Amino acid sequence: MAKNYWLIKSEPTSYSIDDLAKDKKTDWTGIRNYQARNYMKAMKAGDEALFYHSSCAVPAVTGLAKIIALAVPDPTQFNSKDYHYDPKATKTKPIWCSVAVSFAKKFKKPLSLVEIKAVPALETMLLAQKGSRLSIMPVSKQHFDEIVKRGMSK
DNA sequence: GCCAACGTTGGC
DNA sequence: GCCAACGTTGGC
Repeated sequence: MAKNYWLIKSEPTSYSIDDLAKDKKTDWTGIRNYQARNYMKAMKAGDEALFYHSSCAVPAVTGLAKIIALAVPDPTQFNSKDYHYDPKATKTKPIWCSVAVSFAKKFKKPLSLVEIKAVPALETMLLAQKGSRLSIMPVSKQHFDEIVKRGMSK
């Protein structure tokens, strides 16, 4: 199967690209949106993802991550103390899942949403659409390559 | 802090 | 199954 490309959003105040660079890898937990979950289930080890900072001064793609493990039940759904606790989820019937991702690259220059929207080749990206709120979304190889090229050049 | 664009919930 | 009310996301 061919490699797939994704975009994963995170608020830098809770988990930034620098946190991932320091940790080397992390479990992507706390996703509570069915569409995002379904995309996560479609992820395969080896897939690559754009790491996007949202809800901050300059929303931007700031680096790259790699999917290193398939979706497993998200442990935070069972923990009543956790912010992401879901009382409807049970161990035998989990609702939410998480994947493990590893740090790949930090961009030399973050590519901001404003810049992305200004590039004709990128304007069809889901991210650039009005009202696009998905925290995990698929990205075409063409768009992925274009963003990496821009992010890794000065 | 505002608000558009969704998604979710629950009454009927 | 409809839809109004409410909650959340996230850019600005």
